[in-house]
Amino acid sequence: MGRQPTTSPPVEEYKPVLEYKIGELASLTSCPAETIRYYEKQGLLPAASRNQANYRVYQEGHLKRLQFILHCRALDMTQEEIRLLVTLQDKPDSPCEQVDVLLDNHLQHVEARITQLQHLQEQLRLLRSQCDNHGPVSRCGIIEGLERLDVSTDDHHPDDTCSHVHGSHGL
Amino acid sequence: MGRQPTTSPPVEEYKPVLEYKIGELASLTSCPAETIRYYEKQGLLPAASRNQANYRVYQEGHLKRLQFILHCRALDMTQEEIRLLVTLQDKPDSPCEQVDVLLDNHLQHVEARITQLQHLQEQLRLLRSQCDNHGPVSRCGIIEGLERLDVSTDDHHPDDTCSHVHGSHGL
DNA sequence: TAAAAACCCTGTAGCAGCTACAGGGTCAAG
DNA sequence: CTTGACCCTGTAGCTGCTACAGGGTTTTTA
Repeated sequence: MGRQPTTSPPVEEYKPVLEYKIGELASLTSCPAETIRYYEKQGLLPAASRNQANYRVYQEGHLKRLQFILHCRALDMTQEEIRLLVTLQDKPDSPCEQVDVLLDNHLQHVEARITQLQHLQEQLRLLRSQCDNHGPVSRCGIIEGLERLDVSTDDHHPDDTCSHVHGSHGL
Repeated sequence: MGRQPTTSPPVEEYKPVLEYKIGELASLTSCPAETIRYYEKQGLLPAASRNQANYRVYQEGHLKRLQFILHCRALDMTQEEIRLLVTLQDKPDSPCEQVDVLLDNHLQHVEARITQLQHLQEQLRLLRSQCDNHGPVSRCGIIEGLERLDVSTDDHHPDDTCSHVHGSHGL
């Protein structure tokens, strides 16, 4: 990469500003370049400056911010939640109460989703036990069960205000 | 509804074919009419016949099929999975092995998602404990934690072939 | 009997959180 | 001086709906 001499580094690098092109940032973070651009467009990542070829140029601050975002995503936060967090991060003097509230809410979402999925799991296991795998579909207890099923969702389907946590699909 | 006389029903109703308009089906199933049309377009629900006003006309079979679909959705199955199930349902003589396999796979998806969410839950709780809610953001352990976080996703992020179960957001 | 409300139709756009092009420009190596 | 690896913008696609817009029909009400 670059034109760094393999021997005898400069006597004094008086400005070791690390800069990355988008592909470098991508491989440093394992986040696809397209997603990085997408985060910029969504306002999660501040817009990078450009070099004369109109390529995005990133510094350490962008790297840290991107890692922050990826950590939040790994914890399943929405872009909305992340947006609030990075805004707060940029206002170091504001009280951290909002951060705490956000985290508490998010934890509740996750807990609600776990409960709901456990309920599904139970129902699916019950349904699964209705078939012994040896007959035709016409005598399959699973199909029959799906026709008659009484899904008691109400106690486990959290209402809109309470959960934004995904179903069982997608990563 | 209709012009049914309140007294003295017809001596012999020799064809009590129950038919529904989309709105009736919708309220019978608590499934919005738009979603019913959508399922038809996706091929989950067979296309209804039409009356002279071009309104969809549904019979009992449609009602049952729709309930089947809704039960599957309540169990968090994808349209892809449901499509397979209804196809099999329409072939009563085929072996039910595919049904069983589908259900086993789906159960695995759900289990994998539960495990992953429990892992998230733990991390979120740990993170939450880093802040006592009394200082400015600059001393907030949560923000700090999100900057440094090492999310050990690998053991809990099921790979693409294994899970299609959603994150913690959305219903 | 006519006007108003309630229902139905098709088609399109939007939601989240990306991913995957198409159709270009830039740059370093052989 | 051409090849290939990068970069750019912009748009369309994914899932499972939901919400219109802009029409037509039917039912109810005055």
